[in-house]
Amino acid sequence: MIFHVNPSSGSPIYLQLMEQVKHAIEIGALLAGEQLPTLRKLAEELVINPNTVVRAYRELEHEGIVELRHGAGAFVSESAPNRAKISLKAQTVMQTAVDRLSAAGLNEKEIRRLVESELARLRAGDMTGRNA
Amino acid sequence: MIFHVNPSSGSPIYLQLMEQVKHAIEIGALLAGEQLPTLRKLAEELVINPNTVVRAYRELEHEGIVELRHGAGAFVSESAPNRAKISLKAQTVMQTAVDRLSAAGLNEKEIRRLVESELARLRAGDMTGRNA
DNA sequence: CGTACTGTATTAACAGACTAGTACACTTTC
DNA sequence: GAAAGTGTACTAGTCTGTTAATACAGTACG
Repeated sequence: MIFHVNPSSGSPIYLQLMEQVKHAIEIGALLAGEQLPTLRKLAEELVINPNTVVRAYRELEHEGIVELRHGAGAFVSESAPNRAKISLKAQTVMQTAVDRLSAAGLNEKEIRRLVESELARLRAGDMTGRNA
Repeated sequence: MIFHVNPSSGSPIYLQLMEQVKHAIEIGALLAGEQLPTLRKLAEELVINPNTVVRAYRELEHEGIVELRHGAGAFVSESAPNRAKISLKAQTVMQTAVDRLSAAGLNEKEIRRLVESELARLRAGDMTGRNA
């Protein structure tokens, strides 16, 4: 199981790592129940801080993809393949939207803004329309 | 022309203001060529810093929605209604995606991450698939 | 012209996200 | 039960985005 991240890629390292793990599960390189690399080992291999690996693992745990056992290690959750598949589908949904918007001439900033607007709308009551 | 913003809404004030202006143009409350409120006047009315209004106006100018004339004022661009309509359509695209993802159980963080992943993919070469 | 109004530019204060450093607590193995 | 290995918790530094404070430059109008 070889991971690789790019600290100067613009996107956060912990996020890149999360994607890598999900991808590995999707293609079957990581199986349910299997143990993941330990924090320090992976951190050393990627030449990053162990806390960055922790961040990735912890968020993956929150998504139900991995399971952290204190003192024992990090393991691929039993439901991981299913969740990873859902995650992949979600990715497709967003990819379609972003592609359409990008094709319409919107830049990164504008796309990010649209997302924030929609999230804010959800956070509020969500009245779908634009007439308060 | 009455605008209103909420400084503790979570989303940036200048962004809220941009939406308001676009909305006003979409519904015809602001017509092409019409003069917008001056920086200081609007800032005073909304009880925010003039620079925040500047930020909104300047970005709207970058999107071709408004036109800033040094010493004269801010005006609704001739192409504004058309651009505002495109902007509205883009909003619908993103709204659909976000709604679907939200319905699938994803929270704000996860949705934001998906966007960043997709933007990063665009920024790179965009190979659509997941197999580099 | 000159006054009062416009937008412009530069700098700083503040908050949040990301990463790093260091010490702690639990499991496994012998 | 002790040592080595695991994840956990807390703190601090750095960077970026947002807002604010203040001084500058152009335009309109008498």
